[in-house]
Amino acid sequence: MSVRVRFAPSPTGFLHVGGLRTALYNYFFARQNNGKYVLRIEDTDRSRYVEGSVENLIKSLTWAGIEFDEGPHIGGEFGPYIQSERLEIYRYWAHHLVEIGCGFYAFDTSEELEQARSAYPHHEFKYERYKMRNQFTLGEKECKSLIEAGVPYVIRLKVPENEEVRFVDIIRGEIVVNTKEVDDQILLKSDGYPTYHLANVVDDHLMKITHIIRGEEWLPSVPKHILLYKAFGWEIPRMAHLPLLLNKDKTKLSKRQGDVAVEDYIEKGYFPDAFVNFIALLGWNPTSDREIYAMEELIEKFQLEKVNKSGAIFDVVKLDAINAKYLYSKSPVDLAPQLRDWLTKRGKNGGKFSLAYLEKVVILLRERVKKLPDIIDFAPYMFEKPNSYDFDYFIKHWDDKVEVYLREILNFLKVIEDFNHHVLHEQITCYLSERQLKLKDIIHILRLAITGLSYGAGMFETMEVLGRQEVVERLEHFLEVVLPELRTKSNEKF
RNA sequence: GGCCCUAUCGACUAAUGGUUAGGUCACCACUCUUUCAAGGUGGUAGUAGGGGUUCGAAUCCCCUUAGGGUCACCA
Repeated sequence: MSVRVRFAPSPTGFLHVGGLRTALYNYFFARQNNGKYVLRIEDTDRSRYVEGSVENLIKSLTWAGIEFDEGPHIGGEFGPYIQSERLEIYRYWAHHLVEIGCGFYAFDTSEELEQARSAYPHHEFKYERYKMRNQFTLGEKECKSLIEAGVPYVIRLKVPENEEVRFVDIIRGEIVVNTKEVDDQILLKSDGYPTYHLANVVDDHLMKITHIIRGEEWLPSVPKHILLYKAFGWEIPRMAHLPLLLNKDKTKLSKRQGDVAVEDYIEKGYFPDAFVNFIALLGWNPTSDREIYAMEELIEKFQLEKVNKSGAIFDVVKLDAINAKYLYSKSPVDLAPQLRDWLTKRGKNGGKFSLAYLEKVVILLRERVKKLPDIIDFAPYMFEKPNSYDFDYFIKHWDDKVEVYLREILNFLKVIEDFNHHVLHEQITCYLSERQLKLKDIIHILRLAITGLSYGAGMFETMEVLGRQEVVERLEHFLEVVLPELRTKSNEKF
């Protein structure tokens, strides 16, 4: 039988990074087995629905390079792929369950249930099938007339009294749970919508899903699903429950402790392939001697059985390190237009810089930052004249004699025949040695004059990329306007 | 609290009964150096604890401890 897997998010806003990993593992598994990958939207809770989130979800998934074979955006022979468009199907199967004696009608209101629950400490309440208002306590006739009178009802799963439900998880092995622990789960809500448990089982069966790969938070509800498959007489798909992604304190990854939406990471400037690489290695590893893998290789090497059982902490430091490696290995030619887009996105009018210039900027600064747009913050002087100057840096390196040298160097720069870093380095070093000086005697103030900062790429390389005219303008401005101000300020201070 | 899951350096992980317990990130030192990085070299650091089984246990079993998930007319 050919492999069919699905990713089934609910449209509550955005794609969670944990969701991305689940989507990724499903994708690896599908591709590797030449199977089909289905996107199904589980929107059976109308109150949590967020407008536009389906588009948002697909956008993030597409950014990550995940493609589907069937789904609401592309169709397929098992549609519709949005659960709210399949209500009749769930209603049919819910009622069928009652008919075959595995489900029952109940009329308790939310308030009544709430009250019953509050009488118990912790979560010890379990639905009392033979005490509350349902088809067993009311009788068939009363039950029927209530339904005909339009009284709202739900359909619950009739869980066997004392049976062992066992199943084999691909990652965790055999798991056994006694039905004593399983509640008479509501399957069809009073608004006519199914709960997750019903919709999920029905759809997985109807869509011929062979492998269910999802987060560990679903493990406790598997017995309910097994019971449903058995009641319907359906084949149970193979299951694999993935370990959770964790915060630093090892709790389930949550919004309070950092960004959990994939779009947050898109916005921060991580590369999709780097992000996918990082996420894929949280909970699984092809071999331990390498950590950079392209999508194709991840697909090829993925092994569901080798996925870890324990949760993995989402560590941004590691993500940054991986992204930095991608940044360094990507072609500057490809990166230049991306940098231009980031500049524009950050309000810097990227259009005014040539791609040739931006390419040089990338080469100059890529090994000093983690993410492409970080270049803008790290080296703002590559895109505009400095608007402030690091005073501490000035104090640390200023010497009155430097001004004379700087003026001479300025004149020198105006006429130097070849404005490239080799020549600049060589000639300036030569000039300095004639005066018994070292590079470090002037280079810091030169850096301050040109960049305003105490750090950055190699000074001569930076000057070459900025170009003669720009360098000369900055140096003149520094000597005529900025320097007097800095000296006054330092005199005041000491 | 019940049930279920889990447990290797700070983090991600490798080692599926026999290794001086390996790698990457982070950290530290040294080196390079015009700043900041990057690079190079080296280093600190781990099998939660206790019992078994075995010639031999990170690995198998049990207990303890710790952490997590879950217990909705949410998914």
